[in-house]
Amino acid sequence: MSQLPIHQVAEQVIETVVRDKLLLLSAPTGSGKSTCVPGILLDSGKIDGKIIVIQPRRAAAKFLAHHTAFLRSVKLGSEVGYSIRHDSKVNKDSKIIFMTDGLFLQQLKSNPQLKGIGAVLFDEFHERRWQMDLAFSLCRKVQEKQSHLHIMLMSATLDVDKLQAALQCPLITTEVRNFPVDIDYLIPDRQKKIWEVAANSAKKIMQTTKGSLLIFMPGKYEIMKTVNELQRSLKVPVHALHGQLNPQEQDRIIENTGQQKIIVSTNIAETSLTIPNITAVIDSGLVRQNAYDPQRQINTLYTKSISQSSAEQRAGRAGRTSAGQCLRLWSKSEQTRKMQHFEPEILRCDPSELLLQCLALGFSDLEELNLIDTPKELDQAWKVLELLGFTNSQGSLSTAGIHASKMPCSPRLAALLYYGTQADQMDKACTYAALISEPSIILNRNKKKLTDLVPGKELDFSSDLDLMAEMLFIAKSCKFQVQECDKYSLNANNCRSADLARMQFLRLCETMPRLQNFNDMHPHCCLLRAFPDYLAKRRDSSSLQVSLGNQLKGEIDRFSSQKKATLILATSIADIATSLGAKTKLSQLTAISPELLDHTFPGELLSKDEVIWDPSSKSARRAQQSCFRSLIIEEKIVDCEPDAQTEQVLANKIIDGTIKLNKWSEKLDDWIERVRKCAEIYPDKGIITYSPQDLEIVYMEMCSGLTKAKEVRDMDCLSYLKNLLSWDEQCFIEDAVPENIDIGNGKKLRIFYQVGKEIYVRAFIQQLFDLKKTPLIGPARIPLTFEILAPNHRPIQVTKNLENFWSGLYPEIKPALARRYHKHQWI
DNA sequence: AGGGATCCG
Repeated sequence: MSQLPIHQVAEQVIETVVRDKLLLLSAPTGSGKSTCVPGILLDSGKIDGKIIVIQPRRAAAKFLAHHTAFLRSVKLGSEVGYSIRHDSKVNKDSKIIFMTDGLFLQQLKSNPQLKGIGAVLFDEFHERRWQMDLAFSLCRKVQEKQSHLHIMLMSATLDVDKLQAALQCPLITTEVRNFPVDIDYLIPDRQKKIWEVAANSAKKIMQTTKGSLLIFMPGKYEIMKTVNELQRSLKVPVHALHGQLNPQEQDRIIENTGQQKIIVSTNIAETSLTIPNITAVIDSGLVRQNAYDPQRQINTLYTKSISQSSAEQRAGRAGRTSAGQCLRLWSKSEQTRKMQHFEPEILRCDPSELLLQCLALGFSDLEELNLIDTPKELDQAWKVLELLGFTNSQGSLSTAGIHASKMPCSPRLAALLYYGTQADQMDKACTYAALISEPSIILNRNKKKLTDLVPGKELDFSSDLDLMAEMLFIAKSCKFQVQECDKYSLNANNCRSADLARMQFLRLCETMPRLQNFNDMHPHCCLLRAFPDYLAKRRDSSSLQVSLGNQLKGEIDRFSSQKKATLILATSIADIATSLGAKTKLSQLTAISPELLDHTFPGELLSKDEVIWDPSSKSARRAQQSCFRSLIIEEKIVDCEPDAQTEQVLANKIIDGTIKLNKWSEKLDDWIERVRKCAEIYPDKGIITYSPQDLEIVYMEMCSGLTKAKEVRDMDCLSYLKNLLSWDEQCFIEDAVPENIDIGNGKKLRIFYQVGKEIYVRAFIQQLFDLKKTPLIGPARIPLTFEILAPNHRPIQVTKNLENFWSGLYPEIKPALARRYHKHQWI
């Protein structure tokens, strides 16, 4: 391949980027954009200063630097270099520097005008990581003042339309694709699991395809299932590939042995890793992705459908070395419904780190930065910074915030480092921060409890982190040798990176000024200061259930060493979406005593004493609570004397239906309707209407002197209802809206009252023979409405005028009625 | 029963 596709547009790229200073370059994988464009720019001689190529991943930055140096026949670290965390190969004359986005952001803070830099190339910009978006916006700010800076946004799957619209800049596209890939769709049988479908298809594909097969699955679990299915029925070597494997293990799996194989992988093979000799891809169409819940400040891991551009990338993996095929486990119609691109990462993640960095850069209003996408709901991010003591009343960074913002980690871990340093707990704080920020140092956690891993069980650890710190020490003392680490179930690589982070944190903390004098008695205090809202209380001793503040619930890690503690601080909380709904999981646990909590946050451990409804005894009882902010730490429920509070609690339970009143009858409802009707007819009398507020007063009076539901249940409700009215009012009501009407010969009829309707009675015609005139009700002399029924209960007439009825309609219909109901008496 | 892959003087 002498002429890469990118070389065909080289002239155009140089011309455009020199003229417009900003260029979108959309070029497919394998076009050579990452390795060739920097050199093309350098060789043009039109860029004044270093060319920085920003990468989202360290491994990619390092690899591309190597490859670029090789292509240009220079020694790595001279003209071409790289700079990533813990590792760099550059000198002052380096012209092309590959760098990770995080590191570039850090350097921007000390070189805000980008002196000496002529071009910044953002690779894999489509991922829309917040670090890249922020760095890009800052570069644009630099361009406003200085004209020498050139910016390029590069990717295979740029959301071109949106970016071009937002940025108003030129776009260059190289359309070539390496080799054609045939795409088929298969709608999975609903009865079958996705791994069964994938494995069945794999068997067929392996009979025809020449090279290796790559299967995309969302996670480790599905990968394991797929591998099992395949190994049962195929002789071809099958490998699982995911990010938790060591780089060495990953390399061994990827390595081209010249032999056919099947690799079942997570999304890691979509962009991060390139596997040679893939001629077929099976795509489950699924990916696991985090979504941040700003209200609870918790990440949730979802299994989602991939985007169209993601599907295209995955399929493209089959066409790198020859023509290939791709089987998509979804329908063609679903393909058209899929979203074109994923939502930008900057909108999916916890924005508190972005906010902290913006504040450190002097932007308190994110609007000023003109970010392509600005995260919504920043209120919670402000609250996190406030919680950590990083902001002051003017909405800018406090001293603590300024120092914390320089730490290469999340705001919470920066708080851990800052407060740890201030409290003379630097060493422990750095170790904790390293263990929390880096991937788990423990290997194969599937079956073993954390306590069983560390030798010397007599040691009493009150924190998983202390236990892990001890294991990290063991790993270090055996120089991170894989075989030795294996014996302790330790991941040597992760131990090494945790140790590197630890040492970096130590170096940074040593230069941090001591400004505050905390007298923290224990290293766990600084954990509390960094994660005060991650404190949880066990709900019982037998289950893993815990309560967090703000009424949240969760479940602690069953492999934790801290399963006996009642008060627990978690330094990792995440929601896991399951088929049964989301579960909040707490891990990396530390036991916290109330004394330690009180010592760390003096005066915040408050006693509360209030009357509550106790469902188990069905009574109002007194809850004596000890609370830390919104978390109940201790709760004792005791019997109590009746008072105004018990009345209120019981009344509320009557209102919500928990306590049923046995003597609440139809008669009571009738009484209430009569009183309401009376209030309607005589509004100037000021009679109550038994509004919800009136009823609440009735209930409270009923509950006076009581605490138990069973005492309340059999209360004589009617007398309490009546007692809300004065004696005079009661007499007036009896007269104004009588319960019954006398219809002669000592017989009575019930009167029905309804607010907004006529007052009426319902009667058989025979009952009314003695009633010649319409009775008038109460002082207002309201005529009664009669619903007159035939013997068969069917209404004959509804009237307010009985006289008219007897003289008018009755004589007309009487003969017919008398014939039909001849056994009845007729007058 | 079930935890992706990343980054930071």
